[in-house]
Amino acid sequence: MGRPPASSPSRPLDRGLLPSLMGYALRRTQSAVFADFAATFATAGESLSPGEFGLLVLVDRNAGLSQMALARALGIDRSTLVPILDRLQARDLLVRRPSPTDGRTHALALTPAGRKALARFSRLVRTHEKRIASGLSTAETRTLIDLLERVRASARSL
Amino acid sequence: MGRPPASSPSRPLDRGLLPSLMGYALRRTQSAVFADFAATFATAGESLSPGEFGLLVLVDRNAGLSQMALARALGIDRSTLVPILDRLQARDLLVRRPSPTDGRTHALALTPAGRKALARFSRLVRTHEKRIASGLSTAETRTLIDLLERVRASARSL
DNA sequence: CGAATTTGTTTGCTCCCCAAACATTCGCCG
DNA sequence: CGGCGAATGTTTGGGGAGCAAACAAATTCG
Repeated sequence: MGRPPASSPSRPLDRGLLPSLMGYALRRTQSAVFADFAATFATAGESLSPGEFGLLVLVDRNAGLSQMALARALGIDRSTLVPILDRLQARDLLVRRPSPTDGRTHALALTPAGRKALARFSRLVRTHEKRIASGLSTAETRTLIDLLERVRASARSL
Repeated sequence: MGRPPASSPSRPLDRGLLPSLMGYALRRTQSAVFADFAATFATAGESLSPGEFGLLVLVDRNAGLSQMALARALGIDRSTLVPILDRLQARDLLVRRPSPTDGRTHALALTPAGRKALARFSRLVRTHEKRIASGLSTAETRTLIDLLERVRASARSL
């Protein structure tokens, strides 16, 4: 019964029920897509994470956003956001301005350099997206995004 | 032009091109699914990460595996694996036995307690998978996994 | 046998995430 | 209008995931 215990070099492993699990496929694909994202930027001499890109887009499209509002939109704690903004601000992509209306909050905004960089980043993201979707038709790509959103809606946050 | 600067509490943000990006949907869904996984286990009084579950399945199905082979299968560095195995071993789920044939490697195996725990964990994972797939037909679930695998194949690892 | 390679480990570094505590500021209510 | 509770940003402390480089022990190959 069964096979002799693994010994030959790099025989494909038995993954059991793993391949039938949606969560498993999700995790592996996410990891590969993340690596492709990083490689795309590294090749172009740029450095940015997917999360940072999303953050920059949000700030660009919602000028004057507060850190709390941004943290909520990103689904992370406000304390997690602090060092991320520190880094982006140190790279002169973004500024924390005092809000004119509320002394507690900061009004986040891209710097001119940040807007220029975001334009470059967006081109790289398009290249990256095109490659990871290269095995899919446009209809399949839409289907995939739609299915992912529906799965997200079914997952309980607590 | 445009809209007045964001001020009302929690007006839905402008996400720009983000919703059309596959990488964005992937990241958000992954995060929600991860949270659901953790919540499912926490509710049952168990504690395990998706990565740890995958690791346990792999060790269960491939007795005598070495750490290098396992790291390769998981797509992580061998040094990353060390503290993970330490933790699982401290919980008495898994053991590092000396390999009878190669003094450099460890033969990984589940403990009896590990096998019992994995059976419990597998039931919880099934519950979790059922919930996150509850908005999809079985055909759609298969389609989703298939599309994810094809995307993974298109992402370059470098 | 001796040199090169493999394996597991340690150390050091970066990043992401949360919880709790804190000072500042706002907003409400008496 | 004055005080008190709530919100905001920050700091600190903790944990986990990940990589690279260096190292000792063991194997393999010349």
